[in-house]
Amino acid sequence: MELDERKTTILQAIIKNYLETGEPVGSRTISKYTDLNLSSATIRNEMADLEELGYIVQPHTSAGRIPSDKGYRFYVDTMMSEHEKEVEQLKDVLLEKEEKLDHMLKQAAKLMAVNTNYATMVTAPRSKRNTLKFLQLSRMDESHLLAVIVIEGNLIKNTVIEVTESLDDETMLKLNILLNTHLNGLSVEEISLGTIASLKGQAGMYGPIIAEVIDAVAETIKEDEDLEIYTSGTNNIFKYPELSDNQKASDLINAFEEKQLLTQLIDENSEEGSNEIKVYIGEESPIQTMKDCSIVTANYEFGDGMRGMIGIIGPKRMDYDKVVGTIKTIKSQLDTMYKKDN
Amino acid sequence: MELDERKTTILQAIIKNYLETGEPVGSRTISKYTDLNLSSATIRNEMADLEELGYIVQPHTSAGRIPSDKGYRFYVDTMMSEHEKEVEQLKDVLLEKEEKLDHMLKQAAKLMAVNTNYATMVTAPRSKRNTLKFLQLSRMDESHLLAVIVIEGNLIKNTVIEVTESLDDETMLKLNILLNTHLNGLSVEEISLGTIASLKGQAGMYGPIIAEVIDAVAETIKEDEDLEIYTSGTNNIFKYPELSDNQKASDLINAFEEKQLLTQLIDENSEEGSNEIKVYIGEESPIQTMKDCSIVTANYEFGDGMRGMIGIIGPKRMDYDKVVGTIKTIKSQLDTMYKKDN
DNA sequence: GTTAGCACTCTTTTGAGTTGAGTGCTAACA
DNA sequence: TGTTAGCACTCAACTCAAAAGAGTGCTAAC
Repeated sequence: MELDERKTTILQAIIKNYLETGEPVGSRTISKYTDLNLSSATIRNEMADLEELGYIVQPHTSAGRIPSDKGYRFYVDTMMSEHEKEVEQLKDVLLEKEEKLDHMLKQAAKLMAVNTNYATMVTAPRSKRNTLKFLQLSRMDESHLLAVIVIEGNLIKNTVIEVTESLDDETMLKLNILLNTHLNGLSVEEISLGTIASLKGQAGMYGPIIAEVIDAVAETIKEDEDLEIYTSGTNNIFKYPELSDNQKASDLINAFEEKQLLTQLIDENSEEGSNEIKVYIGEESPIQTMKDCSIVTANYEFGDGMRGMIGIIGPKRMDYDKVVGTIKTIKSQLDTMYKKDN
Repeated sequence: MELDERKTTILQAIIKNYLETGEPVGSRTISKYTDLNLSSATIRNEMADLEELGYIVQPHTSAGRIPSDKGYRFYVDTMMSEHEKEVEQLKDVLLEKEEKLDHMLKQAAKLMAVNTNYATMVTAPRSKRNTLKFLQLSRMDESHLLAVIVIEGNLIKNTVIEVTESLDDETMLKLNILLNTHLNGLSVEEISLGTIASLKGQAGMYGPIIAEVIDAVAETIKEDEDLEIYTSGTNNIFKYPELSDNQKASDLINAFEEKQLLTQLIDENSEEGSNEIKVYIGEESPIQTMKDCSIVTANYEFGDGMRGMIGIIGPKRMDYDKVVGTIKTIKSQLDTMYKKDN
């Protein structure tokens, strides 16, 4: 038995209706809802077939049908993309203000949440290859030096270093030249103990300062590696009764707060098939606590091999069209952003 | 009628019991619970008095009593401070690692959440008087300058500025001297249009760069003013049935995510009576959506007139002793932190 | 192939009855 | 005068059965 056109229409109608109401859909509803002009009895026959095929399930014998994961999957794969229209509005909002990256990503997460009424996440872009691009040591006041560390991809960090005595301009210059000539372009793996020892030797009495700077560099690069994640719309979870019973809601909120859990999603997503939009339905989700949810994710590129992820998490009956549209828009905005931002 | 000693004891017993169980407390329970050796009937009489005095209320005629806001208030004001013991453990954890400020505050919020099982918040320290302490312009690569801006209190921001042509070392030096001599120590209000015009004039063809730098300075100072807030333990809300019905939980989670709402708390708290620990019970809360909660807050000093806030939000029947103890500990840790951190 | 109709199933709602915790009040006691 | 025992009363919470309602599967007829 295969899915003929009529079955497809009915399946589509069931899913659409269920997306709207969240209630199991009965045969009579479909009989009136579609323009097939079939009686509820006929629909019942078809629904029995669809159930046998695994596209829909019955929560209990005398209830209507709801889509199974397979049903959603079919819907997502074949029936989507209608209303990419209202998404247009999003485009400008993000561009409106050239914010700091930090703010921009927060903004992106929020924008998606407001637009879709689901929970959303955005990870900061990060690069596989973290090398030192630029390093500057300056005198801030008598007893403090400021080390500015720029990582490939323009991630910038500052560290304040305490010194016991003030350094003169010439020393500062020498230290800067020393550091830059030896360290530029190196990744944390490439900065060997040998390099460090040699640098310290050349710095003479300023060896301890050099050591501190190098520590800071290592820490900065490492820090970049443990990921920043921005989330928004967490409390949208409460809008969907099937997610808002206490245990589930608590688990979900927890996953969003303990952002660590979300990294499973990122790992899953960062490697292959990198440029497409992925849809995880129910049990397909890499995150166990989200098996009652659907997750839509995409990667964005930020130039220089930097990439981040955006994702929307909602109930299985989420509005896939809209979510995919939103993700697409935000993705393309972020994709083009770095060109004007670096 | 006044609160005599016996009434106080009974009130204390009622509150203690209610804190533990979360259920209304009956006269028989108290009769057995305390060592007063009074029958439940006597207790009932006293409880009727306490209710008349407004310290306890009855959810409905045939239920036990629960503390009113006034009752909690009395409890907090008079009966607290017993077990500051177990709090000791916290002290070391924070000191364990000298993290970046950012990480440290996150850590502080989390620590409090884990320790108390309530929701917590920590704001980044900020200063009333935001003046420019140090400004450095450096050449990052051919087409990009890096401006490092240090605000009084060692808040550091970086901005990348795009330039069409590479600048030579001498120009860089001149610009740096120009900027520092004219801007150092000024607040954003003090940098007048006159100052800016004069600077631009002196910079000649590099006027546009100066303008961009000044913009960045203004933005940095302003950005410092819209506050960063770290939260943790949000999902602890679900542990307290009286807060975890859908509407309340949703509102609370929302308040924590839309950190903006929390600023009401900060405004309330930043001005006067600055150095004490404040306890808001129920309706006393400055945040409307938290009127079913209690909030405990304190300010911490970060040197240079910088100050931030820490707070714990939980059900009205929170363990006030423990919460106040935890807040005290974290506060004192943060108070002493800046000395070794700047 | 489609439909009407009916018996059947199962959830949800409703309401009555029961239980149990707790109170207020009164009368008696010390 | 303060304390207590006892009793009638209240009310939320629980249980249980009945009724309602939504929806199905199946059969027979069109």
